[in-house]
Amino acid sequence: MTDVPTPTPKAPDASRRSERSRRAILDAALELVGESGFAKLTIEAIAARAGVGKQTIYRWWPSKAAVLFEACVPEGIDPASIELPDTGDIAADLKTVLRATVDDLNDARLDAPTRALTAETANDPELGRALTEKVLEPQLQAYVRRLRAAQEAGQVDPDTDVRIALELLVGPLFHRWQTRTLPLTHAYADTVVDLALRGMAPRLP
Amino acid sequence: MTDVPTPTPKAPDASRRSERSRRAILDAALELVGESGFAKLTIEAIAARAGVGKQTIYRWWPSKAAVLFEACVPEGIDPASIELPDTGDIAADLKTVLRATVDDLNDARLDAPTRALTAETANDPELGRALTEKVLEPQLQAYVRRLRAAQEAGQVDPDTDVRIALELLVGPLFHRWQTRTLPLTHAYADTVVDLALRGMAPRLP
DNA sequence: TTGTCAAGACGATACGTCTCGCTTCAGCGT
DNA sequence: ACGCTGAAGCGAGACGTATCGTCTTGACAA
Repeated sequence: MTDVPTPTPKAPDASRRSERSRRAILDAALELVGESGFAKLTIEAIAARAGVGKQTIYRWWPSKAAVLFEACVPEGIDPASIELPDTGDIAADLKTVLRATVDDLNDARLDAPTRALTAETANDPELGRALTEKVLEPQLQAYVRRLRAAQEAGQVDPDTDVRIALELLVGPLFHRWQTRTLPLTHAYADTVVDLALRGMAPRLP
Repeated sequence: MTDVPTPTPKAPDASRRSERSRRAILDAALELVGESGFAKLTIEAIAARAGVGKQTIYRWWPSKAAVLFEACVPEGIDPASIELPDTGDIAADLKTVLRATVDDLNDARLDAPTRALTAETANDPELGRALTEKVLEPQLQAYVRRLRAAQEAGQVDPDTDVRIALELLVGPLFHRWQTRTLPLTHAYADTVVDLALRGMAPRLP
């Protein structure tokens, strides 16, 4: 037996792929999900809007969620390049970041696709893993690094598990966004930071 | 014009409704979502499994999500009856409750329908509101009452916004469950309680 | 008599696959 | 250098299947 270069039966030649079609598909998907929501987002509609054959979509993406994922997440981002600000004041830095997160979550243009992708992870664990690995976890690791720095600066109790502490910060924001129970505001972000930071404050001697 | 009792064009006579069919439909929906997931859950499959005409489902429910919702949430629960334990030790009580929540979220039987309903709220805001109002908010209000009692007992800083403090408790659990980043354990619940409770501890002087 | 019920026919979509020519591009011989 | 040629992606859309939500029928119960 020879070591054929095609372990999988299907192996489209990526070098001959049309970048023009790829972009048209991604743009069409984003447009449609913004206009009519994820429910009205169909492969056929994307193909029609993009001026593209359906097969071109099925050839390169396993699902419409995967299309939307690629449309939302630019490929060339270096996970290690994500860095939280470090002015030396952990409270101020966290408020800056969480306020920006609040603004993103309130951005109408990002809302529909983000909600759609999040929802799809319930039915599509593979998508969930990709989303976590490529988007979520790199950001959480940036929190871990920033909190470690704060620990070394004596602003955070060295015994606290920063991986859990970070979830005290992002968990509440995510919860409000997901459940739409109460509005997401800068004031809310500030209060969350204050409460969480008091929880991991250095112990008194 | 007469004040007809039917503001909506469609007004099925609820008094003549078949309870037998209703139960069969709800049971079938729960069975199917457990067996094959929400993706394979179709109105036709529910009707077939329940031995019921499709029209009987369409007559009484607006969507399959509404069917699943009613199947999961028994009607006759009094929101005010939900009460957190109060042994006088707020830390112990919260750990008891959050550990139970962890167990619920890890329960395979509840996992599929709960994830499906949560996901559907992205496309169906009406369902989201119903879920929040009937299930989520009553539980959150129980947290509010328990935390208020802790404030009066001097175990929690009286200036803390307990509505936000509660989100420091449930937000992280919900976040881990939703993103599947790390396992949901009792130890995790305990650490979250400890951190959050330190954040709202009474000021020293 | 009236309205729900089970059963299923019906047209409308969207699915995912397949088949058409058309275009592009790498490899090759001349 | 030049052009032939086969392979692969491309736009377009036909095809059969599945599910949708509506509609019709006859049985049955209040």
